[in-house]
Amino acid sequence: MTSLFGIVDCNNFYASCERVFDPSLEGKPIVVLSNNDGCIIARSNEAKALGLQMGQPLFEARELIEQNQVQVFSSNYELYGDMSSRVVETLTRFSPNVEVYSIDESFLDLGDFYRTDLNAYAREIRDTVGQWLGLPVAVGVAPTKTLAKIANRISKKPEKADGVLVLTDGRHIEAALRRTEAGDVWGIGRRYAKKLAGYGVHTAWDLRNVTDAFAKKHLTVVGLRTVRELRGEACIELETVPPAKQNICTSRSFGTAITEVDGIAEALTTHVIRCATKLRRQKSKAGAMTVFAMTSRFAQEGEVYSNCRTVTFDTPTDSEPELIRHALKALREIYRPGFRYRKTGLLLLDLVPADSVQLSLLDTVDREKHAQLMQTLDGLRERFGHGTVKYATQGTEEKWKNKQEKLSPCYTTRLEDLIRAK
DNA sequence: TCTGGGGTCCTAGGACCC
DNA sequence: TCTGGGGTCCTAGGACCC
Repeated sequence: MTSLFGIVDCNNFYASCERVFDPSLEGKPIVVLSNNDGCIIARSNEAKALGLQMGQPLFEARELIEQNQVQVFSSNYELYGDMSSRVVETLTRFSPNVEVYSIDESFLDLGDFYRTDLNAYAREIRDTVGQWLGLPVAVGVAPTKTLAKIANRISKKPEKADGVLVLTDGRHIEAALRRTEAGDVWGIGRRYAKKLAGYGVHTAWDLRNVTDAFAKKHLTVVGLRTVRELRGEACIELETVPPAKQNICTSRSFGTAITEVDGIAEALTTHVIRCATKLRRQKSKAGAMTVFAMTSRFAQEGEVYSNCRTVTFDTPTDSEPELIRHALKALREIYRPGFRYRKTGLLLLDLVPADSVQLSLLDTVDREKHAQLMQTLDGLRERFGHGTVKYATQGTEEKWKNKQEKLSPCYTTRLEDLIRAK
């Protein structure tokens, strides 16, 4: 049986989301900034054409932005997340099996659709999302996920630009691989691209034609899978149920530098709560935690400091009071006065299913009581919002908070932000 | 002065055991 | 000059993705 995959990818997703609710932005250059309004992380086509780069620091791009009246937005994940789930909802009408790959990309299993007019079907997907949500998408279809990604990529090229490409014919696949650089193949990053170039492997077609032994030696078994996928052999399956995460991490840069341990503790406490909430949502408990704090990577020599501490728990836990206590203790151990801290955060590790936790006889924590408290807090936050209930160590000033000076309204998730029609 | 955040998988090498 | 051999577990580091 031959496999067939579709990938649907929202073009310039964050920028396009901003545009949906403000049509006056149509045709104008837009950029969306990273968490701390630090870097450019999304650009409309017009912004790309101006030469604004992905990951470029805002201060570097300021002149170009002002000269061209580029519209600038802080990232609004509440809005993008909600728009993303609406896209996925729409896609489930086109295939019974959808894998949500990232906030703006989904794979579709089209295994049973070989007999239909695939081009027409792909166009219908594109047009439906466009009509229902106002978001431009590109659709690639091919026998493997890696080839589908290539089809998707080419479908967005200016000379094609209609956002649909089906690659099922061998000659079309060869032509597509010949015009794709090896470094643009899904799974081949900058390091591997450079390494491959040293061996004369420049295009996806070259890569398709290396021996298995070469692929395994230089790119590990992961790269070998990529090579096989380029040959049309499906090695990467559709994952319709996301596997439980093995680590959960929450960290943020501060809006301004912090020197005192208490200020860092306020931020860390808030991160612990976010992280523990994610943990409980996937019904896991953590057996260990790593806490870290650091100055800017770009600080002058002698002013750079970064440290972490890992704590192992006797009994895996998802309780906030317990996690906060451990986190703050670890923070005080790694804190060194005299540095300008820019970032703190934590990782929860050794995750196990919540219902499989072995209780220890020597346990001093009343786990039943903690579980009830967490359930109550989760319920309150769900109904009234994240900041409803706070711990004392979170403080009230939130001096560490991100800059988010250009935040757009949460059009789809907050009643008070609902768009108004005149 | 200003520089994102959150993940995965694989491999090599050391520690330890019999 | 020779200096056992093989297995397991853990960790750090390197690669990748969005």
